[in-house]
Amino acid sequence: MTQDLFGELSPELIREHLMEGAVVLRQFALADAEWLLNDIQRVTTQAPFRHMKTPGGHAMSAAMSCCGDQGWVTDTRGYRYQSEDPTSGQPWPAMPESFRNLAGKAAVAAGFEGFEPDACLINRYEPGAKMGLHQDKDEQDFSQPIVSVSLGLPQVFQFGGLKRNERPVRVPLAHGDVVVWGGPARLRYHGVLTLKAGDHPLTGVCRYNLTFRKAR
DNA sequence: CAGTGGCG
DNA sequence: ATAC
Repeated sequence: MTQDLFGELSPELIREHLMEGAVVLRQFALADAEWLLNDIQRVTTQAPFRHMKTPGGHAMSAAMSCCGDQGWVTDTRGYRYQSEDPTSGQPWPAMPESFRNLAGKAAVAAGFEGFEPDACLINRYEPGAKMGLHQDKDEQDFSQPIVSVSLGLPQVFQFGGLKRNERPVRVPLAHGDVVVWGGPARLRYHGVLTLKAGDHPLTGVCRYNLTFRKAR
C-alpha cells in the first residue's frame, strides 16, 4: 500500500517488464482468486479436466479444460480450437464473468485496450507436471495479447524468444500473479518448469493457470 | 505437420 | 541437476 497523489491508500500495482510487450502484474488477481477458483470448480464440473494427447501420442502432464466460445484441444489429429468439448460433444461452458472481467482488467493494466477473449484454457498442474517451451500460434488473431493467470502453488515460468533455441528467462510466479504478452512479444516461446510439491491454502496440492486468448 | 514432449 |  502506498500514499497516492490524492492522499488515499491504494494498492500498488507491481508491474515487472519482461521484454517489449510482456509484463508480469504481481498479485493482480489476488482479490479475485476465490471467485476465480469457484468458477474453475463450476466450469470443470461441466467440462472435467483431462490429459489430452499431443499429435505425437504423448499424454500432456497438465490436465486441461476450457471455457468460452472456443476451446484449445490437442489429439493425435493435431492442435486446434473448436467450439465443442470432444469428451462430451457439448459446447464448452460459457466463460464466467469473473474470468472475462479479470482478463480485461489485466490487459488494460498491461497496456492492451479492448481485449475480448473468446477462449480460456484452464490448466491444472500437479507435482511433476510441466509445459515445454511452445508458441501460442493456433489463434487466427495475433493482434490480441495473451493473458495468463496463476492460482495456487508457485511455478517457474520460462519466457523465451521468437525461436526455440533462444535461452528463456525464468520468472517465478506465485498465486495471483498475471502475465500479459502481446504486440512484438505475442509469438515468444514460453512454458513452465516441473511443479514442485507443496500445499496451498486455497488450492491444496496444485496450481491452476487460466490462459485467455482471442482465437478468432 | 506438431517439440504444449521425451530421451541419452 | 541441467543442456542440447
